[in-house]
Amino acid sequence: MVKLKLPDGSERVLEGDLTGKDLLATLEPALKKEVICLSIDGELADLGAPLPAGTTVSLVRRTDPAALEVLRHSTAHIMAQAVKRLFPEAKLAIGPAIENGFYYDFDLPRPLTPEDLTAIEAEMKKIVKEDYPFTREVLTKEEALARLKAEGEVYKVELVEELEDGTISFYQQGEFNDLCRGPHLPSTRYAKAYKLTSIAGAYWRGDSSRPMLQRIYGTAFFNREELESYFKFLEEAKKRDHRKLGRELDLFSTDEQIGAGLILWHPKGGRIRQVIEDFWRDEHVKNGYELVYTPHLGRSVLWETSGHLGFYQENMYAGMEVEGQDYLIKPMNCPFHIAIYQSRSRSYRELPFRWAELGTVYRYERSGVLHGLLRVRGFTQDDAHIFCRPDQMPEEIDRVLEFCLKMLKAFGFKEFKLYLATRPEKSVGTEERWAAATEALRAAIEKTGLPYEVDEGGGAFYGPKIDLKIKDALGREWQCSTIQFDFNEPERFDLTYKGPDGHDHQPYMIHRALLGSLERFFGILIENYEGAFPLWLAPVQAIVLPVLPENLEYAGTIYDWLRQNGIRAELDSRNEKIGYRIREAQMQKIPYMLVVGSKEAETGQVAVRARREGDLGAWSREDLLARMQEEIAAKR
RNA sequence: GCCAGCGUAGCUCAAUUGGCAGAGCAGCUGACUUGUAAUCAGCAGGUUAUCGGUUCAAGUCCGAUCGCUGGCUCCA
Repeated sequence: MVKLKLPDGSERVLEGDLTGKDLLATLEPALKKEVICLSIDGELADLGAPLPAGTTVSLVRRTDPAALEVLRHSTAHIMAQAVKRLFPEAKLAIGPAIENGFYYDFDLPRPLTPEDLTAIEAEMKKIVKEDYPFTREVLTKEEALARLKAEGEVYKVELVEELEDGTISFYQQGEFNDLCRGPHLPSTRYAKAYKLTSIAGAYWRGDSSRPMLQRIYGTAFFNREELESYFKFLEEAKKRDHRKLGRELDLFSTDEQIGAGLILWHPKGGRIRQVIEDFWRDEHVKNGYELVYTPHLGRSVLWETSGHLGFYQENMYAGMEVEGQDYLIKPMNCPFHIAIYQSRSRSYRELPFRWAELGTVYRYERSGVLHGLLRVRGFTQDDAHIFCRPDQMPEEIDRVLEFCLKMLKAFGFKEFKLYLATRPEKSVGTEERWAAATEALRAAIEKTGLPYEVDEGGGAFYGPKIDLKIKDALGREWQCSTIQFDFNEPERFDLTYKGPDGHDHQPYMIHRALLGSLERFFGILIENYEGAFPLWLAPVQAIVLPVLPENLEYAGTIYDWLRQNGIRAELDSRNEKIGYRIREAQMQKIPYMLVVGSKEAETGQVAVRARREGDLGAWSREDLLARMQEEIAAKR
């Protein structure tokens, strides 16, 4: 007896020795067409799978996310079959479904070219048309190894050697056979909309000491429309690329002579940064932080004490010698904040300390990982360290998390996802401290009511942490904020405070960054807003456009008046047609264009054109200023 | 760092098989006197990323360096 759960919530009981195919036969045709595979007691299985008695079976339809994964995984197999046809000597590695598609890694006799992708796609089309069913067979470990060794599939052999006997399945479609857990599509015909997207190198098992394989990426959907809208999404993302917008809007640049991953903030980018920094400082002071400033270098003995020379050295720049002493450029701010703590003895009455700094750090990132503003070698963290007593710790965590959300919301982010990372195997700190800190983090997260995941063992060796991800206008996730406990440095620096009992106690130390780094956050903001910053952030908030040179004098009074009222205004007095100057201002994404001609000069008004709404007609300057100030205050 | 690709004027891109480095936009000069997304004309702009090599001849072929792009965890 098998229980079948239908999508509408109803259940049917089926008798006898059944497979998925028998079950399918009992369904109405419209539903039957939708089914891709099955879920037997929550485990995905092929449509042809036998149904053990006493199980509950549900249908996985095209619209289910699991179905898309199956489709992509099967498409990866179809691609591998095509590659094998074109390169019989190809060795197979792995080929899973991933977030936006799939890949398959191959060991090939020569590097692939983009033309090869076209040829592989053409071969895939044939395979789909030939409509091979995917059939499953289960082999013993011995049989599996014998088969793969005979085929020379060295990577698959390695995979099988790590598997347990009795769990080893192979899938066959046409002449192609591959080790695979499954499940798969009923047949190759189901793969209707796919595209190979790129070729990349990838180490076998991600290990740089192992062979470099060739990875082919692709994506697949159940229909053409979805495939096309995915490529539209990619185009949309390309339009928002902060590297492109950064150049077009004159926000930032890099320079070969200066070096990779080192950012030059141009005046317009600088204005935005200043607004962000001013807001950040004000909010920190309001929220009980004090601002500190620390140097860019410190003696190597500092980094020995902190432990960075042990666990972080590969990310630090080589030191320099000054008067016989070794100095290193800071990759983190924490040892300096600790030094402030240690500048005198501390009492339990003084705690907590919340010390914040926009601290510029330098980290050696491998050249291949650098990316615009998002991954750089020199950046400014919006860093802070909290030193507190154990009894204060839960409240401090609450406050940080609440503050963090408030800060991110001010920049227009509305969707958040939290990740709680717990104790890894190799770690320092007492069991009690880990448990108390992890509990405080969990409790703070739960108070927010936001969705979260627990990353078991994903914490740093020195403490548990919360990572917070934001969703941007395109639905992409970015990680900015992090809240981390540190049990390592208080120990290494022997941080203490005098307790009410007259004894020394170790404070809790919490690292936290809300925006992450100003560079990275700026990059995310550019992409989120597509360069069209809300008024409070816009580098140029208003541009005054005299219609004729004879209107220049009046335009100048408007311009001065705006600046005196704290508006970042510019005056475009160039001898160009008004349409031309409006076009330029529009392309520079300036929120307000103020057209002033003889009519306005007579009435003392301005003709307002808003970036998004267009021509708003004549406004008195007071009304305009009120509108702008309201918009700035609301951070819209 | 490794794999693959790329680097021509400020930007976007041309330049037959190796055979005189070009266009549009931006810039500058001048004319036009302009009312809500591009007025017209002229001028200037380059050691083809850098260094070396092959060749009668290199933007093009070879090597090195620098920089840029995509990828290198997501378990058959």
